[in-house]
Amino acid sequence: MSEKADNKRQLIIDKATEVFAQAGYRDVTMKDIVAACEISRGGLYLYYNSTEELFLDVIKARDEEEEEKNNNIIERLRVAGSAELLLWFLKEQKKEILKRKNSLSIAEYEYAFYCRENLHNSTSKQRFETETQVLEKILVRGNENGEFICDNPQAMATNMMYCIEGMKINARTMGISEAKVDKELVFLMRQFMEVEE
Amino acid sequence: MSEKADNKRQLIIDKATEVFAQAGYRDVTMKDIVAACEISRGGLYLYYNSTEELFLDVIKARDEEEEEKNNNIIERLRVAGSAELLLWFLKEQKKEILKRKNSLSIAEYEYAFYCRENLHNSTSKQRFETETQVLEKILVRGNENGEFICDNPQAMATNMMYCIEGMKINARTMGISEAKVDKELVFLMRQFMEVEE
Amino acid sequence: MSEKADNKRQLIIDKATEVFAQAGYRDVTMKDIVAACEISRGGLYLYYNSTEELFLDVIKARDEEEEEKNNNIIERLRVAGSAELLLWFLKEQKKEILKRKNSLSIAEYEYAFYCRENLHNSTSKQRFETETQVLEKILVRGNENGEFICDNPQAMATNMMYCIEGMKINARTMGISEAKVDKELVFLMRQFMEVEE
Amino acid sequence: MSEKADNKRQLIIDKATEVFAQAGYRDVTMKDIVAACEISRGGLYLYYNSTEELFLDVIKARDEEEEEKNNNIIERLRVAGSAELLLWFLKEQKKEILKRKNSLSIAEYEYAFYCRENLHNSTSKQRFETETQVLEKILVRGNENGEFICDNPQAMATNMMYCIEGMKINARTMGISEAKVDKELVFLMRQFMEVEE
DNA sequence: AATGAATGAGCCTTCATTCAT
DNA sequence: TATGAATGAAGGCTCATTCAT
Repeated sequence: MSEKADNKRQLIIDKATEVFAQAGYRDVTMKDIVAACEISRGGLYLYYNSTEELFLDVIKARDEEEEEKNNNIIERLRVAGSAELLLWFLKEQKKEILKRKNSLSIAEYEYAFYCRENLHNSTSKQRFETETQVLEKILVRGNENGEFICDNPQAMATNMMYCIEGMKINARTMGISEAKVDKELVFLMRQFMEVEE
Repeated sequence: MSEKADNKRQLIIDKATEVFAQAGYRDVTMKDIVAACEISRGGLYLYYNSTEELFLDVIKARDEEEEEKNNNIIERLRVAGSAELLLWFLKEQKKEILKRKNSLSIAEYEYAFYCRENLHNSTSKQRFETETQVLEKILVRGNENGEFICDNPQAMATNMMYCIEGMKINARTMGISEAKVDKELVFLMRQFMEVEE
Repeated sequence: MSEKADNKRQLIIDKATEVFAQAGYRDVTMKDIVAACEISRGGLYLYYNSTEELFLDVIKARDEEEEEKNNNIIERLRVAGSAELLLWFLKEQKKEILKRKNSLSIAEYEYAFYCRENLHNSTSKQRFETETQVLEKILVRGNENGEFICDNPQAMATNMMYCIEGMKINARTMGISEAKVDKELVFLMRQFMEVEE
Repeated sequence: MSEKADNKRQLIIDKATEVFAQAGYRDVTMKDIVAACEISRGGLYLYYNSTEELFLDVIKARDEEEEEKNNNIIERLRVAGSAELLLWFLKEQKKEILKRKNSLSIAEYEYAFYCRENLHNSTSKQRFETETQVLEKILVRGNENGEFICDNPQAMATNMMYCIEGMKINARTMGISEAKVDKELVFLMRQFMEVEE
């Protein structure tokens, strides 16, 4: 029955997500997945023939969740204040920046390096661009209703996303304190709105 | 003989640098190093007991070069214009952002992920902070001599470095066009100086 | 229901025959059989517990067909000319020699090697001896009606069959041209009859 | 040192020859070879990357021995009687036919089937043709010195070799008694010389 | 009867590391 | 010092066979 197989597949994706979030991409072996899923070696191969195949499905599942989240934000733009939404957006980003364990980001970076000859397959690009657009929409809306003053929302959004990406990678390669993240986010916001310390 | 050993060690570092720059950290095996150095398997082990040990020396050598470069910039601050130096600094960063092959950066990221439990060993932190300080000095000097108008040079420098770091990692995980880098750098500079398109 | 089961069994044998004829014995897995029969893995096991068991049934079915064929020849000996029948017999052998694909012979050889400790199970022996006897009968009859001149039909038949067997195996291990087969068959026939080139 | 490596390689070939002679081609795993050579798994891979590679070297070594043997026969043709040499040749063939264990022939057949798409790589062809030529030379010489009476030595040699090949394969797939081999060899010889029972 | 998911034994291959020379 | 053959642990993968449904 296909439904049963789908359930199993979902179980594998869930468990594998934990494994990848905890151990990154390069260190994960089929054995690790098998142990996490409590299935047999051969059983796993019924669904996925390599960690790569499985990882891509893990990312796909994560992206689908993210998409929904982003759609929700845009939806809320109609009724909620831009500043409020911006704060929420940045709080989410901050969480992701500081969440060093249990995040797929390291695995994603590692996978990208692993495939560095084929960046067109990038699993990250879509996500980055979507988030940039969401942020831009918030800025545009804020401009319209006078909450923000921002000449070039697109450039501003891009700039902010690069900063955030920079903090994210730094958090994972050299560590970053929560205070520094806060300071930087305030710096960014001050460019187009008033922020009280 | 110590001198001879040092020469050998230097040769290994040089060849290994090429290997790591080309292949990253995770994919490099002792075999690759041995092949590049035209040395015997056992011979390499006389100097380094693992790729990790060797990689740390590679990074150390790279950092020493970088330090000299940075000292030069600070030296030149006394006589050269700040804008001129800033442009030179950013040009160097741009080069590094776009240089996807033959850069140790991917190896460094991969190594950081590999050691993610021990970020205090971070090979990257020192470099990031030093560069931030150099940039800050340039901004301070530019403020003093009226070339720039920048309230908070430290925050500005930090912000710029995060952006640059963000572009660097994006270049390696999803690709980035030269045009986008230029646009972003101009955006950054406009915050404290006049830039003609 | 027994009839239904027999039909299924026959279907499996037919499909498996194609698989073995195409791929030999050693390379065939249960998966291949299952795929060819469009049956479930477990379903196949209801009928056959191993490829070996199935293969033996395939051979049995093939042998039953062959037996009928041979009986037909002997039947025709009463009315047809010996030379004519001999030519037909050799033509069949030639076809088999040259038919490299879609012949069970490779599978049969492989199976024999696989069971080389138990040659008493030989699937091939019966077939070889029966064909030898058929050939001998043709020669005897030809002697009787003056078409052939052959001192020792039994030895002659055996000799011819060894030759044919030699060509068959050579065709499969090193290749043989049709011309060579023809030449050899003519050589054999000349020992007891007149053959025009 | 290359000499040492050559010795090792020779050791591996010797041991592997025994393994292939005993177990054929298809059943032999790297593990078997490793066990026979009393070396480590990784150690074997230093010399051979697959059973196939190793097998081809085993056959090559065997062929070199055979070539020497054949050259010796041709050498002896100048001084020895043809009948004597023929008897020796056939005795050797008889030995090979009956030697079911410790012969590479089954492995060779199995390998040929395994590579049945690429018969041009055949390891057997050269051997078969060389032996046919040797036999032909014996027949020609026997004709010249009046020991044999044989119209077409080439066709006769080919015919004999097919018979021998047929007996060889039959010996391995269905068994053959020594008496039958003797009877057949006598049958063959009677076609061009007098043979006492 | 029939299904096909699940199991686990077993083979293949690579690589860091050791060690006799 | 320097060599490179040798080791064996570890991961990848396949397949005959079983079993709950």
